[in-house]
Amino acid sequence: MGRTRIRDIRHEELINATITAVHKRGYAVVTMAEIAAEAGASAASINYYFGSKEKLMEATMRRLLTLLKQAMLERYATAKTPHDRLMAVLDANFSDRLFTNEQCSIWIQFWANAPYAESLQRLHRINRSRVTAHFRAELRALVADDRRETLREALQCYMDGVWLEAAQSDAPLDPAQARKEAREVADLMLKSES
Amino acid sequence: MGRTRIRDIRHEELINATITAVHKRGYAVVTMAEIAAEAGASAASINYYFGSKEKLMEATMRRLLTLLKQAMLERYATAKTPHDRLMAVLDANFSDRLFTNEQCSIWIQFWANAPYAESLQRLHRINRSRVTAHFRAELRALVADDRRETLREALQCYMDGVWLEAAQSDAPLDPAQARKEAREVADLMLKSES
DNA sequence: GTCATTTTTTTAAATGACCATTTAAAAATT
DNA sequence: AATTTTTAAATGGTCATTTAAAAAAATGAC
Repeated sequence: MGRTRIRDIRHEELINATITAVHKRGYAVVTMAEIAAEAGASAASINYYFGSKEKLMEATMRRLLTLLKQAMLERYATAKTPHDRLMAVLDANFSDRLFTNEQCSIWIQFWANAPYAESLQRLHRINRSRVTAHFRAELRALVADDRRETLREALQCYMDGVWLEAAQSDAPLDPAQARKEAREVADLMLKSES
Repeated sequence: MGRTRIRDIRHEELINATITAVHKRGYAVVTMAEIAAEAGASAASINYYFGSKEKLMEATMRRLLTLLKQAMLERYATAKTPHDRLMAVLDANFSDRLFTNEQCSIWIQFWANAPYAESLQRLHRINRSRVTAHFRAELRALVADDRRETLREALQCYMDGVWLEAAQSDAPLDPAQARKEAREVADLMLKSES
């Protein structure tokens, strides 16, 4: 038997509702009732499934991290060269699935609140370390030792900065365009090496 | 005569207290009472001087923008070449006065909440436009037309990303080091031009 | 300079909302 | 009948803002 399927369904529904509600109202002011309404449920049911508002937020952030990890692994599977794999990291960050107004918005808000919530901070650090490690690994074959860290940090901060800017825009984002620009930036930086 | 000096003094004290309190507790949860305590005053006096919590936050953000503007103008005064002026913009962003844990922290939080408060959004857009304009003006003499916008966006997003990362760190920041790295990144990008 | 008066500044306490979480019971499912 | 899921309503607390009064500072006539 499938075990309690209902539990998984509600988890998914409520996390999606959280993403939408936080995007609409802001992390600072969104209420349990608003999130519940977004999912067509009651505030009490959120506590039934997640225990507390904080745990719901943690689960939501974990979901976002999982999506990013998946997007990265998908693209890694087909990438052959270090250059391809570097681009895979960039493409993953700006994939159609992730680079949306809703997700950029909520991502920045979790980010801003990470220093004040142990659980969010932990997740944020894990994620950043993973991206850093990927960049370092691929740049090893592409860039001389003395420039590698400068280039890595530049690229990583650039990606973060693009998300930050995207979170401010209310016009729909264009992931394909973002990928193109990211590649241009990366190639611009790599070119000064060869 | 100096007009009501007391008013100016309290404004300054309360804005400084806001910066400290928001850094310590987080924009999402900081209370009027906490901010007041930080300034050795009462919550009621904040409303006496600012009218509301929202207006206090707006005034605080406006103060941060003024500091950035000043830092930029100071450095512009002595810069002679386009390259010097480009570096002046970078140095201003990472000046000793601005690139501190407290200010990076509060800056990111205002940023994250800008989409949900008309007044913050306005200020944020004005600031971003100003930085964009400066970058464009100086890059005109340094970079070919077809690459200029890519380079500008890369640099600007890089700066934002560095602030974002800095806001997560609890170790004291090193503005001099940040300036050095920013210059390296900028030169790396410019080098691929010549 | 001093003292009464007016104005400005300050805050303790009251007010009125709002909200996360719990509880207890109902509804749905097994 | 037993178990799981759902929610209306109760609970307990927090907080921004207002109010009313006190304290402090400024004013100005003597």
